[in-house]
Amino acid sequence: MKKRETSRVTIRTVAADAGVSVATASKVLRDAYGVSQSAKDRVRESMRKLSYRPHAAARGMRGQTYTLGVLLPDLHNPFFDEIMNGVHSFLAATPYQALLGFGQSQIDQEFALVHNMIDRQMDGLVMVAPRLTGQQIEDIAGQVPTVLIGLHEPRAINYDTVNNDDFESGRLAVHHLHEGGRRRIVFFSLVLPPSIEESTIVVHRERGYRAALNELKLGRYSRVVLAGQDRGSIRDQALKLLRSKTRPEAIFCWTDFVAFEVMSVARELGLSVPDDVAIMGHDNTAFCDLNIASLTSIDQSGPLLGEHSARLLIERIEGRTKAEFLTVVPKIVARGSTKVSAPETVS
Amino acid sequence: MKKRETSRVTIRTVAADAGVSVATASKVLRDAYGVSQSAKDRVRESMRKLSYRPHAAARGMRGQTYTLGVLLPDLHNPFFDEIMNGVHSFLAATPYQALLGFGQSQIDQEFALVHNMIDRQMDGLVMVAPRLTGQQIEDIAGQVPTVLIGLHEPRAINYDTVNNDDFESGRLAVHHLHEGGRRRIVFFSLVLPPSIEESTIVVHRERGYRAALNELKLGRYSRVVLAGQDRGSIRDQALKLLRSKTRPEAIFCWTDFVAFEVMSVARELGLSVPDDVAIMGHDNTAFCDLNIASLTSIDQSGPLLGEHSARLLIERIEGRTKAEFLTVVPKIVARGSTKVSAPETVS
DNA sequence: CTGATTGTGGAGACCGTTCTCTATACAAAT
DNA sequence: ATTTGTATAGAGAACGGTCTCCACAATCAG
Repeated sequence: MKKRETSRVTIRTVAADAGVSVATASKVLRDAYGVSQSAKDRVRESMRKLSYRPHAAARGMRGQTYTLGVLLPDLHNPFFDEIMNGVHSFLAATPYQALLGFGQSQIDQEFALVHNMIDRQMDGLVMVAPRLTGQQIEDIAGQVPTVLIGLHEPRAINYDTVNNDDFESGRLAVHHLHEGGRRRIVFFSLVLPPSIEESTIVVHRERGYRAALNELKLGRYSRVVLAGQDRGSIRDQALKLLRSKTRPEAIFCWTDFVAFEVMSVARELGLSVPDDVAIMGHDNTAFCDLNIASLTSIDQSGPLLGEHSARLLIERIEGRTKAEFLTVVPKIVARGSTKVSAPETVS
Repeated sequence: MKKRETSRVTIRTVAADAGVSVATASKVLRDAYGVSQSAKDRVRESMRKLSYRPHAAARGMRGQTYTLGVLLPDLHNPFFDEIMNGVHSFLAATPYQALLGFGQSQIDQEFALVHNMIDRQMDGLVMVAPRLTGQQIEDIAGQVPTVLIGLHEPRAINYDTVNNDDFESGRLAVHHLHEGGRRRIVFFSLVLPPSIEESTIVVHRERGYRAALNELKLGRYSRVVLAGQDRGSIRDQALKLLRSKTRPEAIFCWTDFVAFEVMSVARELGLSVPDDVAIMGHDNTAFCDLNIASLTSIDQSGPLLGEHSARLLIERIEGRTKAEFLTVVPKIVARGSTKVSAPETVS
């Protein structure tokens, strides 16, 4: 390792300059109790003058690091951008900073990453749609304050969850499509390891989907298609589905980027969207609104999810132990991809 | 802060268990010189048995943290996903881990974030297309090993750069469009603070664009449009451009997501892409290949940029001081958005 | 006037590592 | 037998903070 030392400004330098003890300087730094206003002012002034920056690793040895870890599955679903905007905007008013890691949707990578965050003494963790099992998460939450986004675990005891009402999302989608006169509505879902299936957002959406079909006495039409996250597998399933004899009238995709792929496959097959097949996504990410896509989607307010989770995490770091489970309400944003053609005027 | 101590397994625990000194255990941990094979084996075994995890903050007090910081402008340009894939794949074979931060394309936020990374004793920094000035970057690079992606600073002395040949990108775009018979080709660029303009990728692309037009004796057609990163400003400029009397025959956008927006505006105006106006992007991100977009783009191989930067950074951490400047070669990926219609057969 | 309380400040142990330096054991060279 | 060299092991001082405790002065209650 290269040498680049120029005698760091430490808390001792500051204390000496302000004419107080190291302990007092530390108190000022942490906004702790037991310092007079005048001492506080002097120390603050010295810190500014010397452009002192606290050494995070040293703080981490005894106290907090004021760093939060955020675990994201990947960087290509634009919905995570929205969640992070919420997280950042909440943290702006706090002394905490977020650092992110990507688990590539793989259990082992997520596990390694989370443990690295713990090793780095992060004060708390936000995990977005992790693949880890409930047990693994409980273990982690036992070591560090934890909040989950996008995993339904209403029996969690050591961590909080923040979720969209995914059951309702499923219902909304079916009702919206049915209002347009469609009945053969497919749910295009995601394959997941069985270990976590029960808690995932997609399974909840599927339940809402099925429930709504039953409400409408359309249960016999229910059909769920499974694909991975990779383009190849999405395309394969979409092709199979759209070429089948019982081609659906509508496809509700678990997330927007899948919907875009399905829409593309439909076009390749010469089908018209929405006339031959209506398509819906979920998350209402930025691309939906583009004219070239015009994708009907369900908005689950990513920024809100982000803000809530940041808030809950900090509450937990500051001592709350009772688990909280927050839910936000989804709403339909209708666009061209599910529009009903104007009734043909017979001339 | 909540209490959740269960007497951590420290290097002392390990040393005691293996029957060696703390110093020896530390040597084993760092793969340092001066330990016999048998001692090494015993310590390793104890670490495994006790599932010991080194305390990163404590390591950071004296040695390395084996953590690298990556500064990204934002989370919504999918190109960054590709860069990070490269970074991750290179780091997988090393003891280093990457943590990310987002600067929201704002100088002050980037500055704060970078300093937080330094405070957290990150061993090195990768900055992707930062807004910081050359001077600020030199300062940072003086404190911590640094590699830049997407900023052309061939006179840097304290840091390395990894870049696409953006001049060549500009040339490629113009030549591709001209081969399709287009002459009024606009470059749709990004407004930037003047402080860094000189070094940015967009300015280099613009130079290539101008050079190619001159090579083709089309210099008089050169026209550059500037917009921000937000949808509103992109739409405004696109509308103005596409409604103008001298509507261009082709628009080369500095990055793909801008091209999608421009394409959408064109469609809204009832224009056909590519017949009325051809559109090109840059970065060849995943969406380009979708049928609904079919966007011609320029591939600059994000994973390669990521791998190179990770490699250079580690070399630097391990002692290299001479700056290196790497360049990758861009290539056109032609799709529907710039296709030339088949010559009409006169019947 | 005395004892209790409150507000302020500082001494010094401690956190879990790394790293320098010294000590020891043994082999090889003289 | 003595010296020199080499490989291994460990002692102990950092690193830059936090935090517990204690001391002291000023104020308050009785």
